[in-house]
Amino acid sequence: MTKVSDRQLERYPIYLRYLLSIRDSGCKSISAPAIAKELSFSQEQVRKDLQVIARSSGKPKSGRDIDDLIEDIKQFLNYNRLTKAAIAGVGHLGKALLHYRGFADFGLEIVCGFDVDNALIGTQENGKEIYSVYQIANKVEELGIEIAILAVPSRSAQDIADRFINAGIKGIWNFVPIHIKAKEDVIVENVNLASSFAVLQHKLRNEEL
Amino acid sequence: MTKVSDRQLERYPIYLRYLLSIRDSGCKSISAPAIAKELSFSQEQVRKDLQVIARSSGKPKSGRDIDDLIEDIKQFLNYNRLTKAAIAGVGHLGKALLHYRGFADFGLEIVCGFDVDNALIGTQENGKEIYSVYQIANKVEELGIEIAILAVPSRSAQDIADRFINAGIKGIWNFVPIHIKAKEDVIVENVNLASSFAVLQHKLRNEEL
DNA sequence: TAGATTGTTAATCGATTAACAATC
DNA sequence: TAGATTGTTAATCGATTAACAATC
Repeated sequence: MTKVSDRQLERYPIYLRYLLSIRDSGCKSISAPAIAKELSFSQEQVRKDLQVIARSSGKPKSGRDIDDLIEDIKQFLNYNRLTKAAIAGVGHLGKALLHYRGFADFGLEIVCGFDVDNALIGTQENGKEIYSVYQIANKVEELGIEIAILAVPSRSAQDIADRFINAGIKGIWNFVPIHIKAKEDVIVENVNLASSFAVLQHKLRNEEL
Repeated sequence: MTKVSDRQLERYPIYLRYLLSIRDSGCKSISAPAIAKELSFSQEQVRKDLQVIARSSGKPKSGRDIDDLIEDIKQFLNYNRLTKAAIAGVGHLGKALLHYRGFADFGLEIVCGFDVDNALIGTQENGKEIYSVYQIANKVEELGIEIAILAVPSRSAQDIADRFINAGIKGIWNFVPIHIKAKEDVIVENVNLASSFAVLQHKLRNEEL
């Protein structure tokens, strides 16, 4: 299969979201240049991105079939398969993630939460049970959790990550601004607000020049 | 000044966080290869990144002074200057952002929130007043808000963004999975969970091959 | 001194952009 | 047919990696 870069991967959910919205408006087909214009990408990039994942080919003049495209992107992104995940750290961010409805769209099911706080353990958040971090090993196995979503304080992040790694987790979605060390067969993907903000701030300050 | 890519910019907060943690442990200086090993970057990349922002030069054998490096990165990232921001959309995510303590570290001050819900308007969250979205124009001016942090439902994201843009906002930090259209002098930086998850999921599924 | 690390220049790698013939 | 859009190949651009002399 053609290799797909991370940056390219990041664009597919954006295409998908846009295609779904125009399908709702009754559109049947769309061209790469039209998508490019709407999403502020280059038309060449859109063309190339879509070619990689599309099974049917586009038609000159009219473009591509929207239904086909949506199905192909979903297939490519594994949205049709359900992946089970757990939230570690039920603070403000953890709670927000436990309530986030968008996850269902991309085949991610949050099955439970973990915390160290006795006041939280045994309670539910959005219908999801909160367990003690000491139960991580048991619950990962019992519930078939594949992904750990880290939203704990920085100081305990590596420790909690290790518990999941030892429990046989496959991937860690890390919202903590710390570099998590893991065996190479455990995938770690970071969401770092400081990094994102650094880009925004830098552009803001340099535009002023 | 040397041009710095987005990817490179994203790494500086990671360096900074690590340097702060080892300074706490009493370290005085550190070498590029040591940082690289700890953060899983290549040593060449770390060396080059640090050269771009460092004012003093490193010393062969011992490396660079940690205090200097920390100060230089903070300076480069504008962490010493306070930037005022407001949260639009006080749902679960908006509340989490209103409570997030880390922002202060990078010079970001959340001054207030905006929502459409009358039950929220006039209340406070973490000591920050929640105003009606109809007050955006007034409050942006009155409070000197430079950045709008979008955490509203997708369907209203562009509308709310437009209100901030018309109010003269400089940047939008967009947590909504929608492409926001803005004048080119308004900087838009996206935090897209679906994109981040797509990368994780893809690596997860391809590792299994 | 010897060795680790620096700064800097060159080589490689990969992604994006441009070009263009093919086609509905 | 004419024109827009496709698929594909080549050119450009930029970032990362490698190489190496200088130096504490």
